[in-house]
Amino acid sequence: MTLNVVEKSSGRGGEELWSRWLVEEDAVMIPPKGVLDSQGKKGKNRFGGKIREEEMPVARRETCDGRVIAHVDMDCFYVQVEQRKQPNLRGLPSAVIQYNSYKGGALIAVSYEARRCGVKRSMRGDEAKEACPQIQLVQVPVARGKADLNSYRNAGSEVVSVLSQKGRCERASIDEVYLDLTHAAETMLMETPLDSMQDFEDEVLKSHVLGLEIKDGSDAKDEVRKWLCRSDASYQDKLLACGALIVCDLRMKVLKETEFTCSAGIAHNKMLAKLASAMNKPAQQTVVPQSSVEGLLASLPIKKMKHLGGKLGSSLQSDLGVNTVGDLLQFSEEKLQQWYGINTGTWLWNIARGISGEEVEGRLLPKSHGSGKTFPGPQALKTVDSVQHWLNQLCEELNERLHSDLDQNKRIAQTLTLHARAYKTGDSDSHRKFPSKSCPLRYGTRKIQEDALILFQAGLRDFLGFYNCKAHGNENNNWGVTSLSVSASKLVSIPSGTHSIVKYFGGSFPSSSTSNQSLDVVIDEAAPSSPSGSGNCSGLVPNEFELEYPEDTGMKDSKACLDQQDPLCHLSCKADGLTEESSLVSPSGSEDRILHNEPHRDLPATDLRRVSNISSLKAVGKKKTAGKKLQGNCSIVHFFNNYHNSQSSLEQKNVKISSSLGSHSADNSHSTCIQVEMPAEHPHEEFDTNKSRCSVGNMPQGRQDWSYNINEIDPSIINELPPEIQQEFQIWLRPHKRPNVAKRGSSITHYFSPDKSR
DNA sequence: ACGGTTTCGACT
DNA sequence: TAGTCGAAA
Repeated sequence: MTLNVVEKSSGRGGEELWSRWLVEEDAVMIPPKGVLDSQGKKGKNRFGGKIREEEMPVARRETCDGRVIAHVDMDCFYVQVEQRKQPNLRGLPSAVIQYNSYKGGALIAVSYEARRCGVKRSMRGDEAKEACPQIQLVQVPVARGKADLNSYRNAGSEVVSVLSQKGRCERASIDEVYLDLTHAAETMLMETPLDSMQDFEDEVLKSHVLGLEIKDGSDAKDEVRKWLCRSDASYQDKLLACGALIVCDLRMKVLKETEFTCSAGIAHNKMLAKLASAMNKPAQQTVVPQSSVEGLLASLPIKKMKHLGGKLGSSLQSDLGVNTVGDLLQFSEEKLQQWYGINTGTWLWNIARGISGEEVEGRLLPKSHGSGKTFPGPQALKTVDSVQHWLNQLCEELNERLHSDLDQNKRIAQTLTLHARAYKTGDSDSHRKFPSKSCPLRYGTRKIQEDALILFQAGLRDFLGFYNCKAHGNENNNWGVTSLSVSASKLVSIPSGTHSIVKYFGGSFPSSSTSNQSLDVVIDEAAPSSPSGSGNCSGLVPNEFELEYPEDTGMKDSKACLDQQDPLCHLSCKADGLTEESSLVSPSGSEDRILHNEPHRDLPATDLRRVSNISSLKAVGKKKTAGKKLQGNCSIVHFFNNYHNSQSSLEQKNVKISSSLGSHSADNSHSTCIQVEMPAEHPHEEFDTNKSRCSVGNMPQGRQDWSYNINEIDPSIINELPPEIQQEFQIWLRPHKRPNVAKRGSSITHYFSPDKSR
């Protein structure tokens, strides 16, 4: 049995044009056996990092289990999204490009028709035209001067919502998901044994079954039919056959509901499923019976394996002469460990045998949001003003996405991170990387923008080094920024019972797109002044502190930080902020210091005064509440109406509101209605009701309930909220503080012991 | 001048 | 633990 997968997939493994910037000459140089470093124990992990062996748990090998895993991969997804928008493009050679200024723009997705006439990812628009004059080039949507991928994200969500109906579903990227169909397949097998099945959907019969020989003259569909209902098949094969039926069904459903085609792989683990989904495209599916695994891997180029497309794969080739996955079989596990460390060594040993215990995570939503742009070559940004301009654009987009996430998924992000790339001319250490910086994320466009700029300036200072940071002003001729990005991470679901928090963050859940404005307004009311320029490190100082700054320092001042402040102002201040913040939520200890107004060594005098002002948190909360408009809208009824109306949330894991409260009358819709004020006097009542309603038993997977989430909420986020909401959070926090919830398994457990990790 | 994202492991 | 970096997709 010779599998021609190698030829088929050798063109290019993945589907989209996410090109890899692999730096071959930097390939990791691994000490050969016996030439370990002085400590005699260092190797590289599978991602090229160093490992500390004494900390590594012993990896456990999984034999092939009976799981049924599918990988679903959208076909040239961006092209399909554009074709759905413009159906006249269907069937034509086409591609999606962005920025047509330089050599006709970069191709980011290519239709299969265009691929047939030689158009490849990595081409520019001009080359594509050359290779295929009839090609239709569609521009990626642009917003705020940068590519806007929202239509693709949304389309991806549509697909996920279809695919997540038959089993555990993991959104692996914008256009790929993994499914664990084990249960569905077992059920199907029990209820409708395949050997009793006569009429298979025509589409299923188009499946490719690796290792299934199609003799000359015989009909492939016939062979597939026979394979599917073969009564002497192993139980595992029968499960895979059921998996094939289910996946086919799902793919047809995706097509019907979204008009998108996709390809899929069905196998016993993620690694094989992913491999298989790329083998027959577009719009086809491939099954990998266990019996075909050895043959498949024997001839599979090592670089085709997930995680081996980069430096590690190169190192395998150059150091061990391993060109196919099968070539790895000749090395003992120990040998591989000597070269690459315990983790990676064992991992390699396993994949050579088609073994991978990686779980399908039940996760339908992304873990972070980012917005970025590159400024290649002559476009490099040379002034702080231009950086600020672009940062503002990026932050606007980020804010918008954060807002939709809050709207649709009830999540808030806790960390803002800025990444940049820059070059420096002249200086010796001009290779230094621009450091990334992060800080607690404050909601509101302006705040995000201000904080991002501060982070940039902190990074720039580090990047330039302290001598150079002087004497530049806005103009400079020694640095240029070639890429900027801002991202928001540490997304947590907000507790379903903290309705006023929901109101605080947007107050308009039923409508999603129009509420940005109100969000900013509300938040600006709550914290009108920006502390950023005063060395205060916005986002790091509790709300109460900020409220006492009457002047709006604004962006100009924060820019000044670069010139005038202690280079470490931001970071040292950050530490202070965190100290204060954690003291606010800690039941005792450091809180006492504040209560007794003990001098704080690092805060300037003005801040000391504020520290004393906060000495009674509860009282402050009450006082502030008095002047706020927010208050009248804080209503359980209101919240649940809204919440109930917006239950389209994709995340299955989220708490569902049970009918008992969710069914409150749905008459009143918006802010004009005066609702029952949140009973701050009886906060525990609310807490208790929620607790009973949102018990773990309501969770499909029984582990992510709100109390878990609330423990993950960064205290500094809470300090950003208006006092009455802070109060609510405190109430929620206390009874829920519980010692660290069981930690997730270590990486190795995660990869190799599916049975242990959950 | 192979863009824009996202995730993950390791180091510190 | 959190922030930062780099690999990989």
